[in-house]
Amino acid sequence: MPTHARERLVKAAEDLFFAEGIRAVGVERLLRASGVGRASFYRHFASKDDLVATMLRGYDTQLRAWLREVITRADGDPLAMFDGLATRLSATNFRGCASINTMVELADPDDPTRRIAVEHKEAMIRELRDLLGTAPDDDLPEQLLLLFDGALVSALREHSPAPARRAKAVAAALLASRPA
Amino acid sequence: MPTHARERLVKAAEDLFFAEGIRAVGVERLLRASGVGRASFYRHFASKDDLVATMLRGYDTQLRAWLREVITRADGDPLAMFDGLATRLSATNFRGCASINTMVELADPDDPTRRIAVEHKEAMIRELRDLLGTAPDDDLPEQLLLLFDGALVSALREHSPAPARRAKAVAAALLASRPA
DNA sequence: TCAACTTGGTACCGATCGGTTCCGTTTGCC
DNA sequence: GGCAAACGGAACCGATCGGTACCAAGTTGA
Repeated sequence: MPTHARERLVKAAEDLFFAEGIRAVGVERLLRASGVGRASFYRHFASKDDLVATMLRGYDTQLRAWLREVITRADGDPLAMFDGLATRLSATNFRGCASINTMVELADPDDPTRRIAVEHKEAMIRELRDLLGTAPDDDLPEQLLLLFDGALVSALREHSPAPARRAKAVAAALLASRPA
Repeated sequence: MPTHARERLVKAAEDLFFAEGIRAVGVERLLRASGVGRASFYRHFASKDDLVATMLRGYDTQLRAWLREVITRADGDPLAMFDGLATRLSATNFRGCASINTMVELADPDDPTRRIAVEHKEAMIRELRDLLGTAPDDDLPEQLLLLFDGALVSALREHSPAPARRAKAVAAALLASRPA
């Protein structure tokens, strides 16, 4: 596979959009970073927005698989997600959450790209509910994701894994307060 | 007030930047929304970024006063901040947190405007520590702000005050788990 | 070897970006 | 009433935005 312009574009999109934001990165930057010609870009993607959507779908797939893996490996202990989060926050290129960033950057609620970001979070909640076997009327998955998102946003400011530790401590108190 | 171009610009900035994002709103939009002439804009502000910074400083002042007021009125009960948050989330024009949104949109850690957004959150933590009389080595203020930010981000997706209720329940479990 | 296809490079498009300059009018103050 | 300051409107600047068209070089399988 010598060329594969499409994959290189997606990779550059993941790096640049995540690092600097969607609106901050122009098509020109993507082309230079990926080494792809301008024409090839529009042969593979209908628009810049199409590339953003593709990147977000990949983010959704990867993060949901990560969540499943980290909780399953801990025999269903939801606290494990915060240990795994600490690792993610320690990445040198950490820049928050692609889904949250997109919801902030694309304000229009009807924007189909924003909708992908919203649906990712909803899917994460469903994933948690499934993994933990939570009752349908139990808010635990929403509360855990609230802690998860809170830690992500805090880390965006602190640039350290400390928020994951804090969120875990809060989650532990929450779980301990619930009837066995 | 027939003139007062500066105040009208700040007001328009609060509305538009908050509703659609900093990068999404051009100077032209600000001029039309405020009725201010282009030249007057640059008589009062050195740049668009200067207006953003001014708007953020106002947001910081307002939100810190709000936090003080809502907790003081509840005789120092930190849970009151989540009741107040529910009201804020119910605003029809709610679009998250100006500070978080700025940190997402302006990625460069050395950007002075981004720094204002970061310092706002740090000031909120100090405010909480002061209001609650928390010990310096106690993470409670950071944990409460993590819940606060988590609720703000969740509401950005749900467009309902429910996240504030959820964050309050988690905060109650956290406070109950602490030694009296 | 030769055709079918994909590639990167470049010139170009209209639109919009943030910012500067000039001009004529309106405003508040004495 | 007069004067200086503050004002709104518009023309204009270079740069960049997302997107299109065309071209030459390189890759592929038969």
